[in-house]
Amino acid sequence: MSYCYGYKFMNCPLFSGSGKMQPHEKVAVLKPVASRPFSSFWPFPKFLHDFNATCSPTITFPQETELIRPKATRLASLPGDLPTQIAATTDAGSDTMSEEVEGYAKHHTYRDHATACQAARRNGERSRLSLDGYSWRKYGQKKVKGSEFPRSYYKCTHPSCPVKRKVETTPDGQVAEIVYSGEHNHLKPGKPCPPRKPLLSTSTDAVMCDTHGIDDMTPPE
DNA sequence: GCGATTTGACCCATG
DNA sequence: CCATGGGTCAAATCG
Repeated sequence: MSYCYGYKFMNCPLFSGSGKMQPHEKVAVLKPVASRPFSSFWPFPKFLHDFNATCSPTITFPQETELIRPKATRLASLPGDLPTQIAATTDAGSDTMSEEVEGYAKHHTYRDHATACQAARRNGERSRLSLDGYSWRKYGQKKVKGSEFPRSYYKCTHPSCPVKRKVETTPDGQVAEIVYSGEHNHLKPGKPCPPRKPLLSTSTDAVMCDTHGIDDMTPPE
């Protein structure tokens, strides 16, 4: 499975609709391309290794989505809880996040994930952090024309932080597309990033770190 | 009681 | 001006 990372701006096709973003806003796009192995429950362990290596803030688990369900019957075990478990692990300073994730991929089901997450919550671990290290609150979901998947809208929960992200997910919980907009005006709530690789590196890692536009992308005051 | 999520309604940009 | 569609709001609901 391959992903592409980078900036997209106001004139990109993704915003051919009624984009309310400011033209200067940078948009980071994380999108699976070409083949998408839907049959794989957890398709990108390497992705997570990359994350561990680069502390990329742009990664979100494919399970970071909500199930379509009746309004009155909330499910206790949701894939949407999964990233919080992983994030909690990261936030706790674990250096073995990837191993844990791969372990889950090999041996656990959605319900197992959610159960573990709930246990993590009970243990008082941070619950709203995504793999990108920031905390997000969902504020909307729409079925977008031209897209076969519903799009979810998230805001960074940090006070006064303008960053939003849109996540399109497949029915089986895979991420079809993630679009970040704006720049965080605060540091990640999780552990600090290790020293970044040079921006001009040919690897995607550098782009990934740069993509999200955190501290080192914020113009000096 | 609090905070997060859901989801229909609303706003607004675009053609 | 109107229709359409994307983005956001906010009440209801849940954990």
